[in-house]
This record gives sequence, structure tokens and C-alpha cells, in this order.
Amino acid sequence: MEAVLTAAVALLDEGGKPALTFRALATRLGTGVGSIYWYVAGKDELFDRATDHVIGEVLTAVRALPGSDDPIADLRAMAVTLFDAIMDRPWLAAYFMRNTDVQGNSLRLYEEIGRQTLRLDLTPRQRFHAASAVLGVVVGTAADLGMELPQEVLDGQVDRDQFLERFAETWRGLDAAEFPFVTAIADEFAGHDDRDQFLAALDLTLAGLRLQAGA
Amino acid sequence: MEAVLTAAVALLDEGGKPALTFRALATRLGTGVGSIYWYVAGKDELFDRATDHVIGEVLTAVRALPGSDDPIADLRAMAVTLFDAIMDRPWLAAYFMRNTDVQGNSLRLYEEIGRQTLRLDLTPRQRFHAASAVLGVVVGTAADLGMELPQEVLDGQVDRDQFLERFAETWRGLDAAEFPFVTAIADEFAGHDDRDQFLAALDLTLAGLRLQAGA
DNA sequence: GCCGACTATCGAACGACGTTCCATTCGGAG
DNA sequence: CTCCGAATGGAACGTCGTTCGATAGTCGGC
Repeated sequence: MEAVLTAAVALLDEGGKPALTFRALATRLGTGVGSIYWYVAGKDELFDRATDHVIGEVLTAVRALPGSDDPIADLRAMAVTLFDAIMDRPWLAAYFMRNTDVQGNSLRLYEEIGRQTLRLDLTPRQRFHAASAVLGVVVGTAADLGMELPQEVLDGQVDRDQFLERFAETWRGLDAAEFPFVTAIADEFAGHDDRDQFLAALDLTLAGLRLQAGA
Repeated sequence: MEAVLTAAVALLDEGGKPALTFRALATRLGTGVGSIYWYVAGKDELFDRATDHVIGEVLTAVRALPGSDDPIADLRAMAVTLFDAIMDRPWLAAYFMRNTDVQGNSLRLYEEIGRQTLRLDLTPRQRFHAASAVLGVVVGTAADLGMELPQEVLDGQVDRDQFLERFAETWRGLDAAEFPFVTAIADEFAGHDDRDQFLAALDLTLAGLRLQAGA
């Protein structure tokens, strides 16, 4: 069981979600395809279990955070930890979008984040919305992060900066009257860092949250 | 070509992303599978074109918005319009997560949103991040919206509220010492409205944005 | 020593899918 | 009528998730 999950995670790390295949997994484990079905009911459960497995690592990382007297600062640190984990393993983003079993480590992570809102002066509903909003920022930014890279970039044939520059070049060439915004921020897009983009979005909602909590 | 796209959208509306199949599409069009390949290079392009097709409708809806003297209010209205469109067609969420061709209507929609940031007192980078953050909130919330419903709910066998209540019941039964947050907001989760959740998250980032812009 | 019951393994086979390929048909220009 | 590119249709291929039955191994009870 444990060997199945670690092998599945290894496949995901190497080739992303499409690389996780029952046949590939069986080959790596040196067994037959049918054996895997004795441990998991199907592909969904396999994916869920494998993902929950690494969410466990994220959870321990989150729990190991020092913590401070500022709940929002702690909230920020947790979100950053989660985001960094997704940057390392982009296929993780797909997990949060099919959270059928809101159980296990995913629930515990949700608890860790939501617990910070208990330290803020908010109504229960506001707490619920705050925790969801923070998670939403992570997922929302991570979503167009893992998927934006076509195969040629993953293969290392094309540099990421070159890839962005190609788009920026197209944007710069657009009609400035019809696309005042896009032409204006083409340069920003060219060299942009996904992590900075995430932090900016996160800090916006946290600023709003701080305002709401009156802290 | 046009018929192919409208049929593809119809299939997506009826059964979501897994329902969009070359064979199903060919059957609906009364042709062969190979014919579709004369119009599109593959499944990815088919999905992109079909999605961009409906994004066009969202774009006209966004452009039809009245507009006000408050850029942030306009930003909010646009985000809500986009979110509502995704609520109607949950499979749309998957589109924004694989925006390979940042061209077409998607780009125009991005322009429409970003243009509002030009009316705010921000640096170019802040404008770029603001537009991305707003889109991120929409995508982030919409993501765990379309996917959270298992098949039994889509089939109408189980009511959505019953489905949520089932989770809430589990959460209420957890140890309050170990899960102080989850047990506290179980009631909120039970009857929660996805749209309210989205609006709360959106308003948080917009409040932060308003703070940043000093408006 | 034999037995059934349970745990666990294996790979052939099935149906659905995306994609390729090629023979065929159509329609207008010469 | 001829011809050539535009457009069509569907058989065929490889891969995928999943199912299924055959086959061992293990262990307690008689």
C-alpha cells in the first residue's frame, strides 16, 4: 500500500497527472495491473490517496511554522507554505479542485488555516468565508500556474522567460487604442514571477480581511 | 465550423467535459469522426475553440455593463458577471486553467478587467497584479465549485443541500478539541451558497485593492 | 495431513477514447 | 467533361481504465 502511493507520487512528480497510469505504476512496482486494484477502488481513489499522502507533508510543514501574535501573519505564512508546495508539484493543484473526500489531511489543513480566523473578531460566517477565500487565492493562482506551460517548456526545449516574452511581444504589438491595458502591462507580464503574483493577490485579500476584523 | 462549435458546447452543457467526445460529437452532427479533424487539429483545440466561443458571450455581457465612476465597483460587476457565467457552465472553469492561447475573447476579457485598474492610482505592476488577483478569485472559487459535486448530485438523485448536510454532520461529530474551527463552522458550511462565498472572497480582495489605491 | 476461507497476485480481455489514414464524394474553374 | 482541391466518412491502431477468473500463499480447526 505504502509502496503503491510512493510510486504513484514518483510518477506524478516525473510526468505530471497524465503520467500516472495503472500500467506504468504496475511496471514500476514490478507487478500486474490487477494487483493495484486490490488496494484502491479505481483511478480517482488512487489519485486522491497519493495526493493526500503528500498533503500530509504540507500539513506537517504548516504545523511546524513558528506562529506569532498576529493571526493574519500566520495565515499568510500557511498560505505561502501551501503555495510553495504546489509550485514544487504543480499536479497538486488538481487535487483541490476535486475535493470529494473532504477528509484526511486536506481537512486537517483546512482546520489549521481556519483556526487562525478564530483569533480574529469575526462572525462565524465571516470566518468560514475568510478561510475559503485564502484557500481560493492559493488554488486560483496555482491553477493557471501549473497549466500555463505547454509541453515544449516542460521538455526544457524552450526557456520559460522566452515563452513569456513571446506572449509579451504579441501583446506589445496590439493596437494601444483597443488594448490600452494589455499593451501597458506587457512588460510586466514578460518577466513576471508567479510567486510575486500570488503574494500580491494574497496580500490584497489579507488586507481586506484585516480591515474586516478591525485588527 | 460554427455547427461543430455549437454542438460541442451543447455536449459540454449536457454532460460536462467528459461528455465532449469526438464520437459523440460526430454522432450529433451526423457525420464521421474524421470530418471533425478537418476543422480542428485535436481535442485541445476543439475544447479551446468551443470555450472561447462562449467566452465571447460573457465578453459582450461584460461590455454591456453600465459602468460607474467607481472603477472598483465596475471591477466587481465584471467579476460577478464572469462568475455567474461559470456557475451556469461549470466546465468553463477548466478553460481558464489551460489558457494556452492567451488570445481571442479571453484576452479581450482580460483587457476589459484590466482597463479598470488604469483608472486607479497604481503602479503598472500593481495593475497587473490587481487584474490577475481578481481573475484568480473568480477561478479559485469556481474551481472547487464545479468539481465538488459527485455524480449522484448531478443525476439529481441527491439534493445539493443533503449532500452538504452529510458533510456537515461528519464535521459536527469531530473532536472539538482537535478541530475547533471545522466543528465551529459546520453549520455555516451546511447551508452555504457558493455565490455568497465568492462575493465574500471578491470583496476582501477588492477592499484590499481599494486600500492600496488610496481610493 | 487435510481442509475451507481469506489474502493477495497476475495478466488476458473488453469497451471507450483520441488520433491517423485513406478511399471517396462534392463543387466550381478551365 | 475534366480536373483538382475542399470536404467527408469510417475502419483501424494504440492507450487507457476497468473487469474477471485463475492461481498461489497462509493459517486455524479438526
